[in-house]
Amino acid sequence: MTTIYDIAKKTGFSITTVSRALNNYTDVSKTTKKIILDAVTEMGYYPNSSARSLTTKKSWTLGVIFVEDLGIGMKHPFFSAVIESFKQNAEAQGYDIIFLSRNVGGEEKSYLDHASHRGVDGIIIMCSDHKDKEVQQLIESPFPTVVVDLHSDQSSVVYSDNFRGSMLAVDHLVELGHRNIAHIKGHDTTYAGLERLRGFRAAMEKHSLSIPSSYIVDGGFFSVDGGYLAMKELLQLNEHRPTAVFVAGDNMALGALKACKESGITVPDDLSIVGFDDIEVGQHITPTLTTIHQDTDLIGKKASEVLIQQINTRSNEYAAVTIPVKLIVRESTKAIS
Amino acid sequence: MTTIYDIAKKTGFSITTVSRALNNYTDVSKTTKKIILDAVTEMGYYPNSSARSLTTKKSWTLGVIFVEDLGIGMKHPFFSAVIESFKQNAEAQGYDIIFLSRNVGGEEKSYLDHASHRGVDGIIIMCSDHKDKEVQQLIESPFPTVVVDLHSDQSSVVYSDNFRGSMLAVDHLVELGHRNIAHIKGHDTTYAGLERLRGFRAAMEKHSLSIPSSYIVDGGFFSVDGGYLAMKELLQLNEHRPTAVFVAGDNMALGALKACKESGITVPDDLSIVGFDDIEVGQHITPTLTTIHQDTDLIGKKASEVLIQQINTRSNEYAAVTIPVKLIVRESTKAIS
DNA sequence: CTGAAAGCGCTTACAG
DNA sequence: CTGAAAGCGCTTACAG
Repeated sequence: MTTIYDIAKKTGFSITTVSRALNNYTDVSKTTKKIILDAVTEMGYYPNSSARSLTTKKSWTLGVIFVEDLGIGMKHPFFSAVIESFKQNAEAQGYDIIFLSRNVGGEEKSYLDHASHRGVDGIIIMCSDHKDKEVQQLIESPFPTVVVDLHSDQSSVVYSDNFRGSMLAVDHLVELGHRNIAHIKGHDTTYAGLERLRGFRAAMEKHSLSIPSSYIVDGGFFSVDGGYLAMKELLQLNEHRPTAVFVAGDNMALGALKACKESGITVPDDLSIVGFDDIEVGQHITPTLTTIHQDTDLIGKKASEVLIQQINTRSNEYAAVTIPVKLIVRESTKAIS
Repeated sequence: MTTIYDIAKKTGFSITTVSRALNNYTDVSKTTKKIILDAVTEMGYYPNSSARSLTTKKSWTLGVIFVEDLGIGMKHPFFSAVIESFKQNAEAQGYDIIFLSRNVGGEEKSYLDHASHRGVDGIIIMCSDHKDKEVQQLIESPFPTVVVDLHSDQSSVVYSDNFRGSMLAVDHLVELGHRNIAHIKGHDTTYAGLERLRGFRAAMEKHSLSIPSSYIVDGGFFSVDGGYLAMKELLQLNEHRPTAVFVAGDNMALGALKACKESGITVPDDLSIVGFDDIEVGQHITPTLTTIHQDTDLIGKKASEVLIQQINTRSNEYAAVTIPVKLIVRESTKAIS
């Protein structure tokens, strides 16, 4: 491995000057700089990030927390899309991302341990459960953090306009003539679930529509199975079945669709369904899914901007960014006949 | 930030002894160890990974290369599933993963630059294009590497038994009475595409079935759109249309299904389709997709084992692990009538 | 069982 | 415009 000393020896300059040339200091003569840079290329020198981090206290590394309630981790379509965008933007700013976990080398560690050990410059938190203690601990720590899809007063936050998304969904359904609208909600410990439920209630009230208590069913943590089970429950309301269901997540909508299919209910002829997320699959299933689009690219981009900004300014001011959503009408909703 | 010096000062021992206690050296007295560990907990001390890496030349970091031919990165269902499993296993062994990219802070860098800069201990390469020069450069470098879904003589490799998968698919179709079987192949620069094609040809030959040249269509880089276009082409073979199509990837199969739907072809009544991968979506679409299951968990697990083994032994021997596949029969295939 | 000292590869005042 | 020196937080021979 070639070091800064090798370059110094080869070029005859001191390591101080080599370091300066490498870091684009202005007070290095053009000729010197060229000689050094040529040697760098020739010898295949790469600055050692550990040594640099040790002196500068900056790791150029961003921690990612992915709470895996569902055990699917990166397979989660929404979070993985956000992370991809976050990663691209962070990289463009020179940051690498590293996943923070609780299990390092078989030992139980906290996220804070892990983040401190690696000396990350900031952390993005993506998790559904806002009550997680470890996550809370991190938010309260001195690490700059940005939280996606969750609200906090002690951290910057970025999330979709969940409330408005629900309004859009209900408006669409009402426009199609539906009045008996049910809701499969996300779990109460999730911010997105809560907000979407709140939006649903507000929208129904706006249209002077009442909501029988049996019309709100818990679909859990946004999984296909959760949606399936919840829809089964709704389908048992024989006498007074809803004509439309607003499902708080596309994965759950997938499960709901499956339940309908099994019960011989045709969507959208017998029942209209609108989801939330706009995961890619929604375009490929039959019927294609009407849903609320979340702009994952923008969420990831904003999250990285907000976080890096916070790192650079070392400010204690937290940003709260709301990302607009939009309704995507496809085949799973239909005017009531 | 508390350091080893703070612990030393507080406990009255030297930093040498503190370091030893921290690293579970046996030659530290029980009492001493306890005193030190208690101080560690009390003061909230976390060893600094940069300092440690600098002295030990080991970063406990594994690089991940994700070539994004499709620009979807982590959203790729197959690779993201493999990576999730890889990550979990690597973490259990004490390694963190870091994504290697070509663009660091706006400057064009090679993967090798990035890997050298971060001093990763090993690298997992997941990319479809086996001709990529940068990837080739990495494989030839001294870094321990493991390659997924690609063959190389200069690196350990882990991949599904693609050849066998194609055999299973064709056998299944033949058993159902199909004789006119077409193939939507993956791009020729991809190892998986090539192997699956080879398996398809061998299987057809085994059954003494001929393959008209028009029956093999290039679906490109395993995207939904590529499959859609390829299927459109097959559907134009009016007179001599195949009764079944073996598609080299599930995403492409999704596109193929869409093309059929648009053209009024009912799957499986008019045409049987079998995919490859077993992505989760396949279970939720209509019809559900018959496919070849790839064991992404095992692929990721084996990849991490092979890589870590190579790191530990510093051997130059490369492992080649083939992961078994299996046929999953669902609704998209049917006996010919 | 414990400690003093050197060294890992860098950056950054300080001095000239 | 350039260099000598100190220091970042660890680990590891070496010595006792």
